[in-house]
Amino acid sequence: MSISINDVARVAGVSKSTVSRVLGGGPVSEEVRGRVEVAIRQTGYRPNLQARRLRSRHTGIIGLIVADIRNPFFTALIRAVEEVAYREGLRVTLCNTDEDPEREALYLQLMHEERISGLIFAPTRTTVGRLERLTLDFPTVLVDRAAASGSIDSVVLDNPAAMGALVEHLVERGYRRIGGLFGSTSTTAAERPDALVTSNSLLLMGALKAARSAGLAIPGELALAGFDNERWTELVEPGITVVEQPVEDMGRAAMSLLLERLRMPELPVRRLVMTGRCVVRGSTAGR
Amino acid sequence: MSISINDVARVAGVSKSTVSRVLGGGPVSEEVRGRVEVAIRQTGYRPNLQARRLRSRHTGIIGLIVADIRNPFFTALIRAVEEVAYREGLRVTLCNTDEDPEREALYLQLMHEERISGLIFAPTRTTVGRLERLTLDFPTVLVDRAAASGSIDSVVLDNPAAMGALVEHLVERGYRRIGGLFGSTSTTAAERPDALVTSNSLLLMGALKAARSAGLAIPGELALAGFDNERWTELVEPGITVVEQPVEDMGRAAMSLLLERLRMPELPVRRLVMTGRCVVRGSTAGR
DNA sequence: CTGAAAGCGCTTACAG
DNA sequence: CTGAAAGCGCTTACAG
Repeated sequence: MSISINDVARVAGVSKSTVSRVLGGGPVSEEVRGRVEVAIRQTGYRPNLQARRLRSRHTGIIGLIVADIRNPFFTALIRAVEEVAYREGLRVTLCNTDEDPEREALYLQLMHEERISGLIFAPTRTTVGRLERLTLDFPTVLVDRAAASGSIDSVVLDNPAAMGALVEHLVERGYRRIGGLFGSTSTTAAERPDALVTSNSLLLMGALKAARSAGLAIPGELALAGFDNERWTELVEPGITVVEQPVEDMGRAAMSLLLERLRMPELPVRRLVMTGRCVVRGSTAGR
Repeated sequence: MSISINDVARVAGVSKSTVSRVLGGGPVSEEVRGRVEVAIRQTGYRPNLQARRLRSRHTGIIGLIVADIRNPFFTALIRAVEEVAYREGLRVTLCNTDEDPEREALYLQLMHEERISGLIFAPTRTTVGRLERLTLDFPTVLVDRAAASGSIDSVVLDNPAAMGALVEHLVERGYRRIGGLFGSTSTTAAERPDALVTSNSLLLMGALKAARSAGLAIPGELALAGFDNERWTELVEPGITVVEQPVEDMGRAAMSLLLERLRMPELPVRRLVMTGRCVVRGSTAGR
């Protein structure tokens, strides 16, 4: 059916061990190497990765589990991770949990069944509190969401600092009742705030839309601020004040931590904390 | 090292063939099935997918190659494909070519090395013209981009119709010099158009930004219209006229075509053409 | 219904 | 530098 290493061996007149060696860059005489390479081209041989992974006992697959693929933050993260993996000759298998802990649990199972070499993991909000109780069967780097006292490598934004800066800015501009929108756990429902802070750009957009249809003047009746400097935040009127996260850096850093961990399993646990950048726009100009 | 089917067999006091049968839902007596299931739980056994795939000669992996992961259209597509795959017990391996034909070629190679069961493929602009010359070693469904006279299953939007509707609408509103922005091949550079149509939401956003910094009044001096009803298009001032594509439907349809093809390889080539919906907003209100 | 044997396509010691 | 042998963890005919 499919062309195997045996076919190449036969055509080249060598053993399959030798073919395997030229494929893997082992010690082979120039003359033999040439013959094998010709045979590979002639036969159109492509290695079967399943077989290679089974035998060599490492898959070179990086698992990437994100909590919401519609969130541009995660899209950018995926892109950065994929970029690095591509350069390193690693494959990445992507899973989107959509904030569903059950799907997440299933995907973690699957990652084990795939025998992935390592995992980059943005857990659901539910899971982030019970990370310590999780048994991960492979080197893992948490990203974006990670409890403070962790035993797992992580790269996160200094969220308290960023939130603090945002709130401080709002107070300075005269806002006093500041509400928060953080996914499922919003703290603001009945509180009639005069300023709203959201934890991602999807919520920010939702808040803007709601404020508009409620006929609230921004920033006069309601200030708006949030996370992620998406391009639309500067195209709407007024522009929205946001914290910009170095997402791509975070993705690359996560891959670096993971690759180091793979090479040196005994490394101490590392936690990379990045800082956001406040971009002040009209949406928080004052009452 | 890792727990294998042999360990389970030993604990349950049966052969590994029998363990394999309970795993695969083969004919096994209730009593034996029970013993094996207990053994699986005791040992914490998880099958090794690489081995299973190698032996069974089908991987159950769906390749998904997209041209630009930053484009929300593709994000939505990924999400829909992943959703269906998840339900069907299939894995999806995602590749982002970033419109680079070289990366694309490499990824197609890799897909073959992975021995994927099928591919959902949104080719780069460069490749879309030479699709016929490509040798795909697996059932493939083209999506979003596909030449008209294809020998490969595809699901596309009726682009000519959508573009036509957009242009007709613009003409009706009094615009006469209509330019197009279609990725690398824009046709409008030196033409000083009074209306601009773009082929995706990323270009649309770029055009809006450029128009603003050039100080052009929309829709008075320049009309703007494009593809994909992203939420920001109704939040900017004026709202942007767009064609809404049924992206998620397209993703699900692509998976359906692929699954059918896997089950019935001899099916004739099918081409699914979807229609867009024009959403008229202020950006094309007239001169 | 159950087990022993063969084999998927590779890599990796082990000899020479 | 090269080859023969063993084996990664499974599934799948083949007997019984």
